[in-house]
Amino acid sequence: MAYLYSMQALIDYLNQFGSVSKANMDFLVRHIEEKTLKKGDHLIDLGQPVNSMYCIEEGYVHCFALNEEGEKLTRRIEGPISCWTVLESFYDLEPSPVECIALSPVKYFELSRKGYDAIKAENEELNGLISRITERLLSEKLIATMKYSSMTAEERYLDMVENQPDVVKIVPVQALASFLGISRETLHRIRRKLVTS
Amino acid sequence: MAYLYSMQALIDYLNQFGSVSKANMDFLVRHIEEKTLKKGDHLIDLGQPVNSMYCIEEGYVHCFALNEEGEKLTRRIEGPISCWTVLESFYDLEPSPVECIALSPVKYFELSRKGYDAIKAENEELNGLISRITERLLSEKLIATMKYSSMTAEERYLDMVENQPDVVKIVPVQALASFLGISRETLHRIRRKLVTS
DNA sequence: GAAAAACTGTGTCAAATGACACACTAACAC
DNA sequence: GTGTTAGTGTGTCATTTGACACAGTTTTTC
Repeated sequence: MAYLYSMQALIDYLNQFGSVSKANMDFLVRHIEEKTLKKGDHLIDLGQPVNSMYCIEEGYVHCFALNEEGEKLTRRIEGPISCWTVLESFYDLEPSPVECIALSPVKYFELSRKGYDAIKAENEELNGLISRITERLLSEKLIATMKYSSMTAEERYLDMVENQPDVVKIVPVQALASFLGISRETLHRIRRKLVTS
Repeated sequence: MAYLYSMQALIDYLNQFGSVSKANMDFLVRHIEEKTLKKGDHLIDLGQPVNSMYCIEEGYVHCFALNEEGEKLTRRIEGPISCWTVLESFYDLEPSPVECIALSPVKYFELSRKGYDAIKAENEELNGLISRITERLLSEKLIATMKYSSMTAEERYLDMVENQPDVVKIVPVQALASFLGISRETLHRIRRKLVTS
């Protein structure tokens, strides 16, 4: 069984977390769907339960909540290549507190909860792989989030320019400012200062 | 085999995450040590690798990094009853970026990395229990951290008054302010405003 | 391609914050 | 106890930030 080129990229990504037999990888991959979004398409709707995990292959999605005034509060910006979901909805079966919309054309992989459960139940090797992936992704995300929360907005912006330059280029200034926890005017001041210095 | 009363509390806590056989729980408990700290004692030293997980039974510990000026930047305040460790050090075997000191007399449980590995390797039921605990604690902490990072300092303070009143009472104002990401003067202004309103 | 909508750049101003200063109190060591 | 150190309450002031306003630009829609 040969894979599409793109599926092979996903397999390489998953193998980082510990290799598994070809048969097990085939079993896993059979539960994953490859899908696309056009710019502006909704990946996750507000208030709907999130029953899948995602892995973006190309493009970016913008996840945000809405405050009382209807302004978008950016919660996350996801791009290639990492696995993620809306934790509080996926784990606790609650309605999603956020809406996720494609900022550009997007290619992504989707693993439904049913597939996720089937893989974990299939055998020990797959269950171990899924556990390792979950633990690693959760701990990395937690470390990154805690690190970010102890930085100023300017430091966080510089970190993004350094480590995620594509995100800074593609994401609207308003969404980026909201992600950094500051107003768009303040982000503008930071950028102006950096340009002139 | 009967347990000390305090050990029984830990077992009850662990059983929340899915029950296991008596034999397995005995095996697990044999790897856990109960220890104490006096006020001011160091639980974790700056720059040392963290090779244990902890579960505070009584009292509070203050975990902080130091900035260039030598000021304490509070990273976490841990009290009863939850399991935790310094993730970035425990998982990646790196020197601890934080120092942890008892704010009061403390009783706690300690599970060394050796014990942790032995429990995971012992059998399927114990491995599954540890995985479930790890995933749940990581995801809850991540959800809480992300929720906190989208709140103002005042909202975070009110949340603590509501949900962790003991922490607010016991922890020095400076440490609390640092934990909330504001100066002690600003925390004082918030408190003054709340008292008079 | 014209109109509408969304987004961006920038100035002004009021509010919030941090830095500093200093008096006061509590905790600790001897 | 007494002196020393760490921590707290509070006022002043300069800086930073967010809110608002509005003109210019880009993107979308029909």
